[in-house]
Amino acid sequence: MPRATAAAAAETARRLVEIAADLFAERGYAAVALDDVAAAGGVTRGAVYHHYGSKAGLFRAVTAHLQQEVAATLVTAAEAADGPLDRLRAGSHAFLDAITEPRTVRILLIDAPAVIGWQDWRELDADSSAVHLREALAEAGVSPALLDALTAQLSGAMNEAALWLVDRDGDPGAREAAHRALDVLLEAVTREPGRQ
Amino acid sequence: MPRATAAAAAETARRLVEIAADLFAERGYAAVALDDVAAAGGVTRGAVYHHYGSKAGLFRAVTAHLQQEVAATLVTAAEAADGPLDRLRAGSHAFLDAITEPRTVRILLIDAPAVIGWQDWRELDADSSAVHLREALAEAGVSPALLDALTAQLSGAMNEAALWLVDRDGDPGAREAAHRALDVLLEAVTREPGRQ
DNA sequence: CCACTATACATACGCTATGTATGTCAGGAG
DNA sequence: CTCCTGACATACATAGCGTATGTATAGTGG
Repeated sequence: MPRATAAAAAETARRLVEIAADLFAERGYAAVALDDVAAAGGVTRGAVYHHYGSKAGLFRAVTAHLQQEVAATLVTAAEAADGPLDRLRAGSHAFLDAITEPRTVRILLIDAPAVIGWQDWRELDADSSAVHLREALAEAGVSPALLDALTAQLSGAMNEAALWLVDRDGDPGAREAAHRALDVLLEAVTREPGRQ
Repeated sequence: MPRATAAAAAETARRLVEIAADLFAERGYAAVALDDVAAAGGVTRGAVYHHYGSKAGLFRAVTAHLQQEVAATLVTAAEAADGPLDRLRAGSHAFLDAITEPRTVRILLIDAPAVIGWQDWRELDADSSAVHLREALAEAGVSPALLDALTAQLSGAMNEAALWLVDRDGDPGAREAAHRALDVLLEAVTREPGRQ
């Protein structure tokens, strides 16, 4: 059945991303064949290549989609808090909770840097999540000289916390510990020597 | 030329790991064909499969090799310092410097989690580098409840710092900033509420 | 309303690279 | 000296990506 309406085409593209996200999360990027994605979507690989150009292109679309979901959650939580320090804390904890889904973690934190390259991944992350962390740190008074370095390191700490948590598979004690440990690191920021 | 002496065979295995490390670091895991590794080593793929069983097996050997190198540097530096806090700091900074080689970073921090799986990677890291961080944190007085979580998060912070640094490609100002930011986070540990 | 073009796929094909099965030759234990 | 096993080489099967090509319809200009 060739050529559907424009809306149907957009729906096909959207559906493929959704299906691909599930498969990539379950089996990992390398173990997923585009045939699987296409078949699950009721189309052939031709459709996938038409919409996304390559396997990596499809994965990139999945990555961007998930990043946006996480970022949206983060922003909502941060907006609810008031005061720079509280926004930093609320945003960080919300990020940790939002990204701690096995599906998201596997794709965003494990496969993405290898598949689309660390630099590109960093850029996507910087545009969606890390900007907010950077901004919150700046408003919390972190000195400009350390702003980028601290943003990167805290981002890395939270990402690793998410992986650590998923590995402990929903153990509530672990989640509690992760959040308290994160608080310890965030507390440090408020004591940074050069802060203003 | 079939069948060399046992020593020659061990040398072949060692050489393949060395060559593979270079190629994986340059092009990334996916873009390296075993034919390239074998050819550069003066053997055929048969030799690679004989010694390492699979492409992932070879990569795993490379990973373990590099981990050990980093760990050795780390331990040497930590032993030179005295006092728990100083050992923590010395070890952490040494780790950051040791792992900040483009070759090491690409393999250990970007490809390894995706190729050999995060759990296996974590285990390798825990056995080589993270143990020492955990031990140093414990001696620095971190409460047992937060020990594992803080180890993971600080480890993640340092890994991301390394990626961030390599991306800035040897900019001395960036290196300085990374180390100072790391000090800020390490300082936090000494103020952890439950510490003893 | 009608030709026409670009879109949204499907189909067919080539190529690369992994893994495996099989062959081969020499070192070393007995 | 013999035999077996280790250290490879060679040959083959197969999966999966990408690309080239085909095709029918949805939109669009006249």
